[in-house]
Amino acid sequence: MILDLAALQTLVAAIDLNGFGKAAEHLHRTPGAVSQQLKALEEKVGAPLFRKVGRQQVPTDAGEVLLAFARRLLQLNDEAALALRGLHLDGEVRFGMPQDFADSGLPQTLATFARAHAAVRIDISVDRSATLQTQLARGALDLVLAFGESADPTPPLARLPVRWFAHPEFTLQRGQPVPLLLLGNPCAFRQAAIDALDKARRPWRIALSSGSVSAIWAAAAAGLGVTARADVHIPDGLTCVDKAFKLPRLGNIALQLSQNRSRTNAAADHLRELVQEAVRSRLG
DNA sequence: TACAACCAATACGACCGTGC
DNA sequence: GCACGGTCGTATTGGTTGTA
Repeated sequence: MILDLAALQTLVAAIDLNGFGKAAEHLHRTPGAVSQQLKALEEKVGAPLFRKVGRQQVPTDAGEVLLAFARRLLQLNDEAALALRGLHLDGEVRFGMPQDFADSGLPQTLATFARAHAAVRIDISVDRSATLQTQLARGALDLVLAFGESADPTPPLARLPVRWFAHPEFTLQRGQPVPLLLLGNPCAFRQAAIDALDKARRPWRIALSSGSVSAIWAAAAAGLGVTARADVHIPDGLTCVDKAFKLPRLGNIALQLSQNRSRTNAAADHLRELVQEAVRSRLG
């Protein structure tokens, strides 16, 4: 029995995204195609992979077992493709990213790169976007994923909507200044939040100003106020409160993948492609 | 090498079951 | 009753294989 990688990819998407429809959207296929692909996979493995619970399709024991193997097979597939695309790479890549992406699936992508190119040394910096851009400009980093506009002439990787987030039980009384949980200056999210509130003539106060995104999330989880972030990796227990408190729209923020062009670095070129694919795949 | 036959994957529309 | 999510049947498309 040879398992079809495309079908395994569909299986992983259907389970991770909690539905055939969402998997279809993610894979740019129709729900019918996903349904038929998974049915064919069930016939091939000779066991049901999903069972219906109400309107939902949940994985059976066989589905869970196959899911674990599917992840490993897809991971191996990615590593094989990656290794073939960049044979004989060596040297070092100094890569910087904001906390939001360090908490998402990006470290997994970096680990895949490291396994596929054992001769390449990867140094990773997790810091604020403004700091990372400065380090890139100084030549201290080779590749930087950061929020906000940069000097890099290449178009942004994406433009992400910025939203307000808070604990579901956080309340905001009418007329009360909006307690803001923000990173210190310079920060594009901080500026967007303050500008939007000023424009809407909503009173606000800084309830917490920190250099750490983790501190912002902790304060939000404790119900100390609201924060403005892009919907990249929102911790469990926090929710979007744009509508609940009728907060002003925050617009979009650029996500830039910038590279140090002053030195030739094939490994950085290669990692850039991989990060680009991973981020685009994650953001849909 | 060109062409026909076959097969698998996919899209689309109709329909069904479930939850609100 | 309506919306949503999934299944089924059919048509289409693209790739593969066999044959002249």
